[in-house]
Amino acid sequence: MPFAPATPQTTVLPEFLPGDRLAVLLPLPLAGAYDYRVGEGQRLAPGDFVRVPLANRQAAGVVWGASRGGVADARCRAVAERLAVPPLPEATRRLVDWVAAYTLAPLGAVLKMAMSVPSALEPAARPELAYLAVDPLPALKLTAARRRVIEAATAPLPATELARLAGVGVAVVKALAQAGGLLAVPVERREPSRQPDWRRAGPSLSAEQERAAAALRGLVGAGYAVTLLDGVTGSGKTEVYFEAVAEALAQDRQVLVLLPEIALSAQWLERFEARFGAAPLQWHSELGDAARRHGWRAVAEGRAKVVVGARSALFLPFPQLGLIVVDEEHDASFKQEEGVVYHARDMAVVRARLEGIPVALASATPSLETQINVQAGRYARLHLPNRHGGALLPKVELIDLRRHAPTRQSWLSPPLADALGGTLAAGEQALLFLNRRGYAPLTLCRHCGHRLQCPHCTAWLVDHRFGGAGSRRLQCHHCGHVAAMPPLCPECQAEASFAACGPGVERLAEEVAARFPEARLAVMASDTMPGPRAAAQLVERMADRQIDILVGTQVVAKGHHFPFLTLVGVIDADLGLAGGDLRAAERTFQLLWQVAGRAGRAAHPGRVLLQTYQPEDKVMQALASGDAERLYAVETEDRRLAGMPPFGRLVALIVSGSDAAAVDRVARELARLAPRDDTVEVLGPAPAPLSLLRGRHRRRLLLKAAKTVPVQAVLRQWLQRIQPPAQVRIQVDVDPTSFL
DNA sequence: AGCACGCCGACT
DNA sequence: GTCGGCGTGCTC
Repeated sequence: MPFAPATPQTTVLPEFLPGDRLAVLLPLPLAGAYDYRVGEGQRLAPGDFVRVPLANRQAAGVVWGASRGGVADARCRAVAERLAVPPLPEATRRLVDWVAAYTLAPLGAVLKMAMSVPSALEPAARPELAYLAVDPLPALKLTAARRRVIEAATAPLPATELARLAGVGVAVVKALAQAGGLLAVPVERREPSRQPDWRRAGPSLSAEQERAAAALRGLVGAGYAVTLLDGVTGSGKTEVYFEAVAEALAQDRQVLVLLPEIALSAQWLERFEARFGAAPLQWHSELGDAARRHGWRAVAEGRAKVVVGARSALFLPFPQLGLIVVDEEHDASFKQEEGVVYHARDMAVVRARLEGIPVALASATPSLETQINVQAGRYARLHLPNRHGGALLPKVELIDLRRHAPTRQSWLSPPLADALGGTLAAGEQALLFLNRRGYAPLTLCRHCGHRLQCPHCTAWLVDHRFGGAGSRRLQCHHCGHVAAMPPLCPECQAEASFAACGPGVERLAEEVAARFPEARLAVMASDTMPGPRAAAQLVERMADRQIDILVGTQVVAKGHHFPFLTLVGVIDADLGLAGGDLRAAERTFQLLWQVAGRAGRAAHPGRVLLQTYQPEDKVMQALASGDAERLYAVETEDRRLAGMPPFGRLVALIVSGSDAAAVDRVARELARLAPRDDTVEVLGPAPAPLSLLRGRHRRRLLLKAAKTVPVQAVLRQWLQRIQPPAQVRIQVDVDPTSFL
C-alpha cells in the first residue's frame, strides 16, 4: 500500500517573469520537464497550461516549476503563450509526481492522463450563429434563392439548416447575411444542466445506516481520513455515502465517485438522480469528444460538482475536491495494466491524502489489503451487517459434482436442474452464472487432438455461435483475433472432426433452452450487449419479469438489482481457483459472494446453489457458511508467513518483444544484473503464462522485498544498468495483481 | 506522441 | 532510375 508523505497544503506560488527560465512538463512519455524561457509580456506560475515550441511543432504542457538547468541557453526556447484554462491545481500536480515516482512511469506519461482531452485546452469554439431575416428588409439585390432564404428565416436557424430549408447552398445564406439581409445571432448556449441539489430530502435510513452516514458526514471538511464502508449486498451502502456526498456539496466542494466501469449502471444513476434531482457528470471511456471536452472543462472550472467515473476520472483536475468515494473497492478493474500501471483505489487514497480530504472505500467484500489496513488502524471501518428493509441473505448450498455429476455434454447437475424447475413452476426468476463468454472455450480435433489456438497469443480460440452477427466464429479473448471455423483440421486434414470442449454461456443457454423450452431465456455477457444501453435494457426486462432465466458472465454480478430473482446457480464455482494466483481464493470468494447477493433481495428469500468438485475447499466452505472472516483470517496468515503483500512487496518486470531470442537475452541480462542483497529476492526470468500476447513474446521476473525496502530506488538502479534494444520493452508493474 | 531521417522493394 | 515502407531517434 502506498502512503503519501504528509506535506503542507499551502505554498506560495512563485511567479515567473519574462526572461526567467522554467520547467514545462509535456504530456509525452518523457522522464522529466523541459526548460523554456518566459516570453515577452508573459507572467507564468506553476500549474499554468502553456503552448510551447517542440521541434518543428507546438505542444501544450504545464508549467511544472523552476528550471532544473543543464540545458544550453541556445537550445532553450520561449513559451509561445499561456492557455486560457484554469491552472492545473497543485494537488493534481503532486498526484502526477507521486504516481510517476511510485509506478516508475515517465512523468509526462502520467501528466497525459490528467490532460486526457487536448481539445479542452483550445479556446472555446466560437459560438455557432443562427440567422434571422431582418425586418424591415433593407434594400438589396434579391434573387429567387435569396427570397426563399428570407421566407424561411422567420426564426433564428443555423446556416446549414436554413440553407436546406430554402433549398439553396450555405454560400447563399452567408452572402445574404453579409449583405445585411439576415441578422446573425449566437445560438443560445445549451442550458446549463441542473446541479445536484443536496437540500433535497434523502431517503429514510435505518438506524444502522444513519449512524454510518453521520460518521461519514462528520469527516467531510475535517481533513484526510480513509474509511471502509463495509456492508452486505443490499445494505444500502450507496445511500449512506450519498449523505457524505450531500455534505460535501453543502460545503461547496466537488466529489469524485469511482466505480468499476461495468458498474456505472443505469440503476446507480437513477438512484443518484432520485437523491439529488440531477445527474452527476459521467466520465468513462465511451464518452464522445464533445462530452469529454465539456466534462474536463466543467471539472477544471469547478462547475461539475459530482463526477462519477471509471478509474481514469481520478486524474481529472478538480480545483475544489472535498470527497472521494471508491465503490466496489475490491474490484480488479481498478488496476490499470497497460501504459501507466497503477491501482486507482490506492491512488485515490494518495489523492485524498494530498488533497487533505476524506476517502470512503465501499464494498460488500472488501479486499484483503483494505481489511488489513483497518486492522492496523490506518483505516476506519463502518459496518452495515444487515440488509436494508429486513431482506434475508440467501442460503448458499454446495452441490458436490463428484456425487451429482451432470450427464455427458451437460452442465446442469440434477439438483440444480430440479431447483430450476421448481423456481419456474413457482413463477420466480433464476440466474445461472458462468464466467465464460462464448459457446465453448476450446475446440479440438477428434482425430489428432489438435487444438485451435490464436496465432498471436498463448490462448485457445473461443467458439462463438450466437454472437451479434449471428454467424459462428472463433475468437481470441486476449487480442480480439477473429477467424472462421476451418473446414478441415489444419493438422491432420480430417473433415468435420472438431469437437467443442467445455461450456460457455451460449452453450449453457442452449442446454437450458432444451430442458425448459417454455422458459423465457436471455444471455448477458459483455459481448452480447454492445453498450451500456443494451445492458440497461436487459436489466429492465429482467426487473420487469419478462425473463425467467438469465444466463450470464460476471457482468451480471455488478450493481444490478433483480427484485424477483430467487435462485442463483453457479455452474463452475471452482473456475477462478486454478492457477496459483496470489489472490485466487479472495477473488473467487468476492465474485461468487457478489453473484450470490443477487438472489432474494426483496420479500422472497433467495437460494444459491454452487456446483463444485471441491466442496471441502476453504472458499466453498466460506461461501456456504457465510463466514468470510475465517477465510480472510486464513488468507491473511498465509500472506504474512509467505511475506506476500501487503506484508511484503512485489514488483513484476515483464520483458516483451516480437523477437523471442532478443526478449530472452534481455530477460537473462536483467536477472544477471539483479540486485543482490538479503532484503530483496529476484525470481525468474520465466515465460509468462501468456508467453505470447498480441504477437509479443513475454518473460517475467518478480522482485520480492520486505515491506521496508524502497523498491522504486532499487528498481531505478537496476534498470539503469541495462539498455535494452528498441524492439524489446521492459514493463514495470509495482504491486502486481495479475500474474499473467 | 509526432515527425524527420534513413536505408531497401514495386512502379512511372 | 524514383516513391514509399516503417525502424530509430530526438524534441528544452
